[in-house]
Amino acid sequence: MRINFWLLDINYEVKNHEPEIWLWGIDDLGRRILIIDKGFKSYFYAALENRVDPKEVIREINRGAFGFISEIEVVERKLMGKPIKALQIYCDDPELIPKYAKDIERIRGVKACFEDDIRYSMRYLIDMGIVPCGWHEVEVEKYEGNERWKIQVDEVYLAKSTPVFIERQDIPNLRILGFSIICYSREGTPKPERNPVVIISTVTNKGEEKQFIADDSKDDKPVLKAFMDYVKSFDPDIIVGYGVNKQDWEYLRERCRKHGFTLSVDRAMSEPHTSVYGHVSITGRANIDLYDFSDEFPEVKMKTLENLADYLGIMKMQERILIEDVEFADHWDDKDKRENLKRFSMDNARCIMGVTEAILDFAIQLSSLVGLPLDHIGTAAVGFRVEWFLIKHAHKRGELVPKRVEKQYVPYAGAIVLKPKPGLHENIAVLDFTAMYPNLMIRYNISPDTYLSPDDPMPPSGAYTAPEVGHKFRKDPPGFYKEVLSYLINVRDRIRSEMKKYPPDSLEYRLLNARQKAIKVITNASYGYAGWIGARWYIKPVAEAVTAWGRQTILETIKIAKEEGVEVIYGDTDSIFIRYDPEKARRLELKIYERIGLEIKPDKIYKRIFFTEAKKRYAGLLPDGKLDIVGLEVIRGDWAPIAKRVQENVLEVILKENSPQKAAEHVRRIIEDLKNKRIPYRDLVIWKTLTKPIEEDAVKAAHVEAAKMLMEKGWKLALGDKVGYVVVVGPGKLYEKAKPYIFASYDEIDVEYYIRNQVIPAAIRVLEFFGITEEQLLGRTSLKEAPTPKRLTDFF
DNA sequence: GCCTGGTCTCTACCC
DNA sequence: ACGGGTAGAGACCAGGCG
Repeated sequence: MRINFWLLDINYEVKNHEPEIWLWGIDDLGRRILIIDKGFKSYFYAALENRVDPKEVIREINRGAFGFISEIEVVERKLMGKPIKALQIYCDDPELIPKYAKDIERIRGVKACFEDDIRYSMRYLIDMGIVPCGWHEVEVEKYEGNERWKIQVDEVYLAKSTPVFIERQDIPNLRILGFSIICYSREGTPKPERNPVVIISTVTNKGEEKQFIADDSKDDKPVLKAFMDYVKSFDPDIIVGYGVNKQDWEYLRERCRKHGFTLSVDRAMSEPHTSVYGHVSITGRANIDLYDFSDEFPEVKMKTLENLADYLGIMKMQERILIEDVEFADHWDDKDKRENLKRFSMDNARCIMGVTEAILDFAIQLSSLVGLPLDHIGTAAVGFRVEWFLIKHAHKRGELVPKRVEKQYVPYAGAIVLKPKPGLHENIAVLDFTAMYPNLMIRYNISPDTYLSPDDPMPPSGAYTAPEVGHKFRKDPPGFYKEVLSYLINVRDRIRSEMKKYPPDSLEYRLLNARQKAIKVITNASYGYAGWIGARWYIKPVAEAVTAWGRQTILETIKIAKEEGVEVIYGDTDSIFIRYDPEKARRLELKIYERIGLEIKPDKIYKRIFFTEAKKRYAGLLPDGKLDIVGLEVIRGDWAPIAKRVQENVLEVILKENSPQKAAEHVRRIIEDLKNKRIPYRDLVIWKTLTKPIEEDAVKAAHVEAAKMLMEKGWKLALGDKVGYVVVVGPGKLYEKAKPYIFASYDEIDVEYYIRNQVIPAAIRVLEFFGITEEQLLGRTSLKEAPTPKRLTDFF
């Protein structure tokens, strides 16, 4: 019988050296199914030396101890664009491949082995053209194996044909379960060997909310059991949480083990287990950790669930009762406060479902575009997402996947940033090259397989030579990157015009929008990938040539602007900020396109914009009255909120009302409030990331000292965690005055520090350009005696 | 012993 | 575990100062 199914999850098993692919999916009728495919044979390549008789090598292999090699074929492939003869060696047991490859590499006549490091399940997806989160058609028969009983699906099938991808955009009606846990600990970070899980809150996308709560004894055995039963009965396709890959799943698993049973929440009677890229795999379902997608929202500095939910408009901070980790135990022990804790936990689960709605479409599209299963796609770093996308395409064009080899890091020159003209400017437009680096790669055919090393002969069709660095790239045929990037850019353009046919709130629009976003992410990451030392296709001259052509492009652009009589105020990498004159700008765009062959387009237009003397820091007023603040303290996560707020207000008053006096008065008021301790405590907390193992720092730093204090009290901190501290009164260096904010009290606060090192620097950064002095902000000098602006005399 | 200026370290940003 | 370019705070250190 033939069925259609949407692929949710994939895993494989090897029994007695016989592999089975398990495809977990949802069919046309909405039934949850498992399709077992026993027909796929894995393989790897042995690239041969020139002038070697393949038969000789095959004979040698056959003489060796490679019992599970079933077939060897002589094939023509390419390696970095160069034709190569290779043996395609099929192996019954995929798990023996790495070992076989290592041994065969030692045989004379074999240059190197390739693709022995591709996992069996990925090999299957790529070779069969199967797409995670995509629809497929397959011939099947019912499977009657005796392990059938322990698999929680509506039907188990045996594949009688290769599944074939079908172009179909719809997504089945998925069951999604979100959950959030609260653990009880009085000794810092909860540890599963001693601290119970007192609350588990769940929400489904069908609107059902539940809580599993321990009684006063805090025994979590019934909590865990009830949660497991509930998961089984709801039978979700997708399970979501926040931070679950690194915390919750392991915690739950350990608690269950402690009670003498296994955490069973999957569709095949196995425990959740950590797998590739650190994702936790729950067989038959897609486990998604929303935290893995928090990087998609760079505006959110502190990647907490409540911040993300607030930013996305799911649940505003004001609507929430926020309870810190340190307070959990106190809240639990107090019967009245416990209600708040329950509410807090429930809200967490609701936020999780809200965030899921915001990112799931994107995750699904990214998964199907890249080819990594839905539960891997989030945990895979950007470089690996690009790489899997490339691997998929390499297979299509007969290009062998290079091995990952360790290379030496040698830095290279990047982009050009212009010095801004400081001060206020009116009516400034930003012209941006669209996808500059990807388009340069297309334009000059920059790619690992088109690169001509200095001793390569010049091909008949000629080569492009990069400015400054002199790297050469053959003009023909189109390179790997050019092909892939042209495809991505074309598809995205098509999708974006298709989107116009639908209303923005329609299902179709949402889907297409998520698709084009996924394409954009991969396209934009391609240059970074090319320059990444860990990339399989890393060739330094490729990345170096891209930036060299980028520099030439922007310099040429500035030259053309000058010729056209357009004043350039600033520019960074692929943009120029110009005094706006619609006609001149239009002419400029055309001329740039004619001369350079790349498209530049107006992006933002500022009614007014302010630059300091520093690069990468400015603030502009947009036509809709919104402020666009770039690089300044306002948008940095490592300044006290009070300083950020003051600076934001200063910028707003300056840009909207052009009144330095008024801005300064506000700063003075805030300083007064600080002195009188009228500023909320939370606005004084400074957050910084731990980027090195504690004790390894070359210099003492405030946040590291605060981290040490936290750890002494039992709080576990990992690399990449943010530490919140306040500065308290006392002698010595700053790092001697820093204290974790959860341990300090308001009366200890060093108000003077916040005035001198937070509020004033943030405010004066802007106000000094308008003749305001520190003395004036401190109230020592009257605001009326405004001296001439120090820095601007040169320009006005 | 203390101030000063220069350098280094660390973090977070821009594109 | 995607790139380089950049700002700014604070730690650290050498040299000058008598």
